[in-house]
Amino acid sequence: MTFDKTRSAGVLAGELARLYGAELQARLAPLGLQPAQFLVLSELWVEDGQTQRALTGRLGVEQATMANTLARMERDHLVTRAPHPDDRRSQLVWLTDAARELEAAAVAAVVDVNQGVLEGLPAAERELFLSMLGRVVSAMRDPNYKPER
Amino acid sequence: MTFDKTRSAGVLAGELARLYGAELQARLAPLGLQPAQFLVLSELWVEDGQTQRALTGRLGVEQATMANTLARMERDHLVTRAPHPDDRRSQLVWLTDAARELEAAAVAAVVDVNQGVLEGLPAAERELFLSMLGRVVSAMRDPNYKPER
DNA sequence: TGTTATTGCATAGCGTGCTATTTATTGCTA
DNA sequence: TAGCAATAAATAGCACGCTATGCAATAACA
Repeated sequence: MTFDKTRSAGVLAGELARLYGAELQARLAPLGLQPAQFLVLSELWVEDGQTQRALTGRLGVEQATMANTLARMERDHLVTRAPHPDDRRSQLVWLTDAARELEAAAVAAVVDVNQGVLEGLPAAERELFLSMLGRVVSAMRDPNYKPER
Repeated sequence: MTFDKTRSAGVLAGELARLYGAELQARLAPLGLQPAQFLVLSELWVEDGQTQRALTGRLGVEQATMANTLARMERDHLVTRAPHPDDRRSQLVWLTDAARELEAAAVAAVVDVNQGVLEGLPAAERELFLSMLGRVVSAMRDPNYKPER
């Protein structure tokens, strides 16, 4: 029984995620954004004034992760949090003007980095690659996914 | 200009890496191993008594990352560090007996998890998927890789 | 209505990646 | 050989993922 990390989908995905993250960080840094902050913003640009709970669900991270990310975003003046009108447990997350103004530049940078990733493949294979990634991820997300013991 | 995270190779790779990591952690926990520790062990099982520098190079992480991982592994009695005979700056990392005994079970678990990942694809596509991941990663690692501005 | 369960969020603590800095040793070279 | 550069490793500090806990507010139910 051997283990070859160059033929491990998990290890390779981890590598890719690290390389992507580094590239993204480099491209977002001039805008004062971190990668995880961009993802939150990408939801708020679509709909502002969401609860932390909603953002947690949309991005598929744990509640504590989102709480920490939002705390950093508040620290960095990207969002503000205001009390929920109907539920005093909850708060609504609102974009600052600064964050609203970053949309075009940030999206352009991230789209660019993603195109860069696909340049490692011939154009004819790129759609298939995205489709495979998507299928593997949804299979693993599926509650029927058996952690094959 | 829009951003669709379900069609982003980087985001999808990150998702896959997270799901893989969670699965791996669950399967390695009974053995008392963390995912990153497994990767270090997988090098030491091939050749024991390596320098930290060598391990850093083989796994492609930064020196500080390896130093911290090795510190946790020493804490967990997986490795010991002994002075390098010819260079007092350096130390050699040796497996403990406990770590040596974990090889078969750990490799079996990790191979299993990796097979599980590929089960999200029809058998005929699995090789292609691994090949694509490998090509994308090596393209990004390539020093000629242009951070496409 | 009063008790209990659920929900929304914050906090603590950890693993693993990163950069930047510091310390010690080794090696080169003027 | 004295001094400077390069190398090995540790450490500090951060981002961002996780689990586990705790607290306050709301909802449900007996």
